Amino acid sequence: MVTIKDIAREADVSFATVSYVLNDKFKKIGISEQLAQKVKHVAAELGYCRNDVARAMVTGKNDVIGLLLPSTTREYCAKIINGVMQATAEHDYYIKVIYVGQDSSAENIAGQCIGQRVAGVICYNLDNKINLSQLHALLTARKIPLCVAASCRSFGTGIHVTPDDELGGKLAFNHLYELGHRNFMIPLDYCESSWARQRVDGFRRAAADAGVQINESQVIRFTGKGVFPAEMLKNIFSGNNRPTAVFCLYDDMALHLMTILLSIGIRIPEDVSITGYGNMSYGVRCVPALTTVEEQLENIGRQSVELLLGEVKDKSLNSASEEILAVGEVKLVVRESTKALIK
Amino acid sequence: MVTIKDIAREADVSFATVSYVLNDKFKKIGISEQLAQKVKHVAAELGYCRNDVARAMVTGKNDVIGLLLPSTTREYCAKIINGVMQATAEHDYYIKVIYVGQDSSAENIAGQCIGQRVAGVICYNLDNKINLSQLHALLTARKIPLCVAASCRSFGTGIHVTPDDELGGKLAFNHLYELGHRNFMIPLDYCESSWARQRVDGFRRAAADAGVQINESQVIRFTGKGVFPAEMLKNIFSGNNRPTAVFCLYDDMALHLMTILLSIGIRIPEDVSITGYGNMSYGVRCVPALTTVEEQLENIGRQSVELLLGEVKDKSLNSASEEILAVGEVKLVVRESTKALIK
DNA sequence: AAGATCCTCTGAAACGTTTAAGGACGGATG
DNA sequence: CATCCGTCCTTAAACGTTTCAGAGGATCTT
Repeated sequence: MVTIKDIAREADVSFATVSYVLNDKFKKIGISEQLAQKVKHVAAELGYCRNDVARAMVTGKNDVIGLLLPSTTREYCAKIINGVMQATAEHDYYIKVIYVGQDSSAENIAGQCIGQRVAGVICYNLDNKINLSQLHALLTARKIPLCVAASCRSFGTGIHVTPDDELGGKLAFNHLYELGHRNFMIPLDYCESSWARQRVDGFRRAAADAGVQINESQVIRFTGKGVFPAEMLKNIFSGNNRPTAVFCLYDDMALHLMTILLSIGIRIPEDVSITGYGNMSYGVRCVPALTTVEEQLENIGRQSVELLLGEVKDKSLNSASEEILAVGEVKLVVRESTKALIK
Repeated sequence: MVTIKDIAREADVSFATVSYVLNDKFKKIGISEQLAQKVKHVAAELGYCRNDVARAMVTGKNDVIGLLLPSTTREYCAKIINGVMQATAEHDYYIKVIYVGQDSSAENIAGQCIGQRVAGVICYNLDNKINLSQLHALLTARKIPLCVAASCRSFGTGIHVTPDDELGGKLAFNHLYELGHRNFMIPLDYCESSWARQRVDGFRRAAADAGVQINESQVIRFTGKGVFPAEMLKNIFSGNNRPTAVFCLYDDMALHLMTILLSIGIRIPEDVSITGYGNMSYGVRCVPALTTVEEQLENIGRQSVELLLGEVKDKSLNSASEEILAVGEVKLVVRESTKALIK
């Protein structure tokens, strides 16, 4: 592997000169344009490629951020990664992926981050895997900032970028309300996580603001592992006071419901409007295409990187003691599964 | 940051001793158990964490593989990443993600890989982004092996791990055939890529083997950007010689078709069986749950890592001149969208 | 003409490790 | 008593870079 010393020998200069030239600091140092050109030419001829590892060691700065990931194969993970990846690339940083498996502990993971000398750490979807506040403490002790991406939970310090689940619920309600809907159904399946609650809260709050009553009979709880009983749905939608719009807490649920309703002869959106949440890619492919709330996870990934690198460059490490909170934007994607109510 | 020199001072030994102890090579060198314990104790007390960057520089080996990714937010990308991530972690390697954007060239990407001193490179979904055979040449010139994951194309050298699309097509056919289906429909939408062709080929070959004729009228070509005209489908499925089973080339297409058919009153699987391809996660949530072909992209990711690290450790770099080809296993996932034909 | 100043480049230390080679000591051997 | 051989640890070079401090020569100043 060709080094700057090889270039120095070939160009008959000191290797310090080569370093200055190759880092475009030669004007500052006072190296002549002529010599710089010569060095550059030799470097190109020899096919030189800077050793970033050596550079990282001597400068003590590694332009790498650690991305902590659990095992996941879902689309939203790809979205986060994509956002993080693009933003880091724009800053000429790299991502080093650190896998958080079943037997990973906060100490273990922190050790890996420190050992790899990452400039900062972003973690995603780790709420139940490791103790994040302990991780945060271990990392900040070494001046490594941590950003928790796309989690609703917080632990008082560090950088958090959370999706605005409540606003998402509001957007969904407002959309349906403007279409004339007043009679809603909110199916809740087995997973009552905090994001689900926030989405429902947003929906209900917007309803209250609009003067619409959402009573408990409209919040349908299913216990059967996310599988809706077709019979029950038949009853609900054949009744007199049947809902005209359904707010699903995630797209998979909307898809599930939609296919059941279609198969029992209920038309969408003519008989009932359905909204999803998450804007999964299949939403454009199902018929009718799904109206949904877009979390913009890619943006959350981007924001995480921006905030993190802000802390990296700032060096005062505010996030060690205080909390830096950013809320990701959310937007409604209107497609064909919702329709104005015709009385 | 505490270094081995700090430990050496504290423990009153040379820093070479510390290095030997911390790398568990002290028996070989002849350092007493007693001293080793002392050193380890001091190291733990000081909270020492090895500087992997420095180590990589001096040893000249960086336990990192470069993962080249384009911008993508799809589920299959998450699957690949997950497989690669877990396998690399098992080998105590790390992934460094290198983003391949619109304006990336093979030279540029190769330069980044070389600069970062990655031990090997895996790329995914880059067929149309950069010149892979050029990239392969540039990397192997520096003794860095390249593995192309989950691409059907090949360029004669290097490591390739491809999904067995033809077998997938066969599995789908055999499943439908065993259920008694003889009258098929194969919708082809706008994307006629090589994997699509291979899946169809596999299906047709299996049909031929079974003595079933698939004539051109059964291969329906849609030109409208993947949107099926409901009227056309109505005609097809109301006809006398209507298909009893549909082989969709990917799950999104199956979902699309399924929702259209449901909405025009065709029952699945009673009236028609549908198979997808890819085993996207929503397949379990739509009703009926989708019978599909699982590509096992995670395994392809794993295999890519295994083969790549084989080359890394081998050092003879066979893949520079010859081709190492692995075919990912494929399996059928039978759910509710397919059903035995009742005459 | 001597010193100051500028311009252009170089010497060398430093980063934190790994590891080959060697040194000191004590005991066994001839 | 000199030699040899283990045992246990240390010395020092090396990896490829960055960057501070300074050197040599030319030009300017007074």
